[in-house]
Amino acid sequence: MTFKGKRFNIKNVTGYIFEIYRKVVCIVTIKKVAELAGVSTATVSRVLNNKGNVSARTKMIVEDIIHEMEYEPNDLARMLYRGRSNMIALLVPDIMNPFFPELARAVEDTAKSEGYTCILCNTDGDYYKEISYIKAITQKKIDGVIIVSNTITEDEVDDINLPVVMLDRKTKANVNSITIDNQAGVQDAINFLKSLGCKKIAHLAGPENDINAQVRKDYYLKEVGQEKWFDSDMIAFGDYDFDKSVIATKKILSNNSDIDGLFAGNDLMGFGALKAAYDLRIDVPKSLSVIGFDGISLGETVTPSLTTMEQPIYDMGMYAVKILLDQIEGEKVYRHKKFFAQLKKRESTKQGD
Amino acid sequence: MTFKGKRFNIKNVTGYIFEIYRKVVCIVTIKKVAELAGVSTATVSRVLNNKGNVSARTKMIVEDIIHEMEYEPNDLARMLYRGRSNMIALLVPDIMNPFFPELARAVEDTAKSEGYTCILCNTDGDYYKEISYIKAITQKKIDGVIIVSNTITEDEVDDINLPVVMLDRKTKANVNSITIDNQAGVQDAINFLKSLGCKKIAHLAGPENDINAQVRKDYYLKEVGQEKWFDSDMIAFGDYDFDKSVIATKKILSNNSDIDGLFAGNDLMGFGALKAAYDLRIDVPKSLSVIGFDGISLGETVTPSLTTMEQPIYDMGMYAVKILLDQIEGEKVYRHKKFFAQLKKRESTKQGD
DNA sequence: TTGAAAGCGCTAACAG
DNA sequence: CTGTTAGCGCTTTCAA
Repeated sequence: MTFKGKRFNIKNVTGYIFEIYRKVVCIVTIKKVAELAGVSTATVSRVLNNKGNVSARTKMIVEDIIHEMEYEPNDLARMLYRGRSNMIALLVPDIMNPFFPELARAVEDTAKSEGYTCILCNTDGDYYKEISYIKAITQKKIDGVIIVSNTITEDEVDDINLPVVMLDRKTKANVNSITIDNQAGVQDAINFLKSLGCKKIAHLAGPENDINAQVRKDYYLKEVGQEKWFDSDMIAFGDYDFDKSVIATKKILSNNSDIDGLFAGNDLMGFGALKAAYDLRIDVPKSLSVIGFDGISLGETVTPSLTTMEQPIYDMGMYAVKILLDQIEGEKVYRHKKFFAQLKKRESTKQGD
Repeated sequence: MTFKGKRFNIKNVTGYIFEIYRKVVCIVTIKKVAELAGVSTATVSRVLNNKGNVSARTKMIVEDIIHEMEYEPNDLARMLYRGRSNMIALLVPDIMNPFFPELARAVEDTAKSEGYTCILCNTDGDYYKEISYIKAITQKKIDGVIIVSNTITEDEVDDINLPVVMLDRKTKANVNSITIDNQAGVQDAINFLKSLGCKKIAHLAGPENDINAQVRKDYYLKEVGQEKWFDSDMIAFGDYDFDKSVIATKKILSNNSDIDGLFAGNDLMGFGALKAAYDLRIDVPKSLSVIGFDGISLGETVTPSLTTMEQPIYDMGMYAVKILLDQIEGEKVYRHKKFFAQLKKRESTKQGD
């Protein structure tokens, strides 16, 4: 027998009928499968979940129908029944900030490998967006959320009715957190510059309202505040912004031609510093050594490539998901994991030994 | 009356009791709200959705309870009833590729503003990951999907049972698509280099299995294939990868010292070309003009900043969502929108007039 | 081994 | 104006 140029045996014909049925009736539910298989929905469910006892014969029949009908269970119904969605959300200020794609990738990878789907939310560090996202997330019965935020208050975090991991931010003891050791990182950065022979080290700082930025600036101060050469002119504000960093660096370098080291509070500002030096025809690293903080992969592509204190971004994201899932699955203990940044020598600093 | 150091009036006490109730009973459902308000769930639902007739008095009572109990409707239940989730998915090869964060941002922004939530999926261009994501998406009753992919076949796209927009890829007439005009873009790039006086223009091409990469290479060939100076040595493969591009560019430049123009198939490869030139002490743009393709924002931060054919990435993402939502809401016509890349002059090409 | 039935939390006909 | 009821598609007792 042939039809539409295809050969059909009995089996094929059955398949074809099912196909028509599927296309016309459109939504194949467990009920329809059950009907066609001549069993109850309970049995189909048992086959579906490989749970409970089903005779080999029945199982085969059901599986056949499932296959023929290309039946796929409706996850919404399952979620509703279970009261869980197997989804987690990631709240970041802005995925366009080069720090976050790597984090997002880690989170998504890890989530997927554990059977979870990942929702991406850009908050712009805007308080109202954060709140509105958290509300939406709660209503959607998202199972947990990883938050990167400087704006959200501890009380608000406390109020969130689902498992939370705060990233890059110290929190109360009853909220999970993942942080980077800024103190050690900054010390290492400054000491490295000093070991290179830098005699006057400036700092390009992030926004005043950003906690990490403040902390890094403070540790910079702690390291160099006592030095004879130090004065408050040594600090410029790049606000985590490339353009602002270019301008700020130009200003500080023009006013202090003897600056021979620069520690940027993040890599993007480091890029700005490199650009400023280039524009001013200052040779990096010969006359000026620049070190950043973050370790974004683009640091390798700029010229000269940017030496930096590299955060284990991927690991941080991965670990955040791990902690979150543990909480979702019922773990009661809150965890606070601290990661360490590691010196990544590249071209923007003088070559030491 | 005071309790736990707080002052309470009758109203507060009620609130406090509700709070305890909420914390203990944990899940506040429409049923509980109805009970407490002394009405039926139907009425609560009507208040919730501002639909149907409810007396002002009843409405107030219900709203009060909702507020006191901090009741938030369970979206899963709503979704199940409606058969829709108000979520869309974005499938990209890898969010760490700097082209995609901007796209993701546009998609997420637009989706959010239309009341949709956005799911992020990294496929690595891997066929099986794509299929598995699409299956998961279908089961989750995600309403639609935007796909960036070179690997997925047309038949597979055809088989997807929900609205689809393909990005950066020509498709059958019955699938929505958003593309960039590669022909015009490449012509503009090459013509611009020629207008600068470049006499020998090389090309850094993307992977052989990437359609856009191939098309760009073909149009490059069309533009310069007839030139006396041209031979197949003028094409190097950077495979959309920074490191490979550095190596490939070094090789091609070493073998052909008279190359004075280079067209990279994307910006990341452009970065590689700049790095190669820097390492070889070739002055960009004086001895070599480099132009990329994409217009990623990082192009501004490298040194020298990269001239490029800028795609309206954000607009493309926005438009993709618009088309997708139209389809979701029942639009029957398939749309094929072509965008144009625009020359963005920066420092990596000689300054023309 | 299997089916009937209740229910996850919500919405919307349909009556009253 | 409001309540009753059925049902979205699935899972899981509880009986048979």
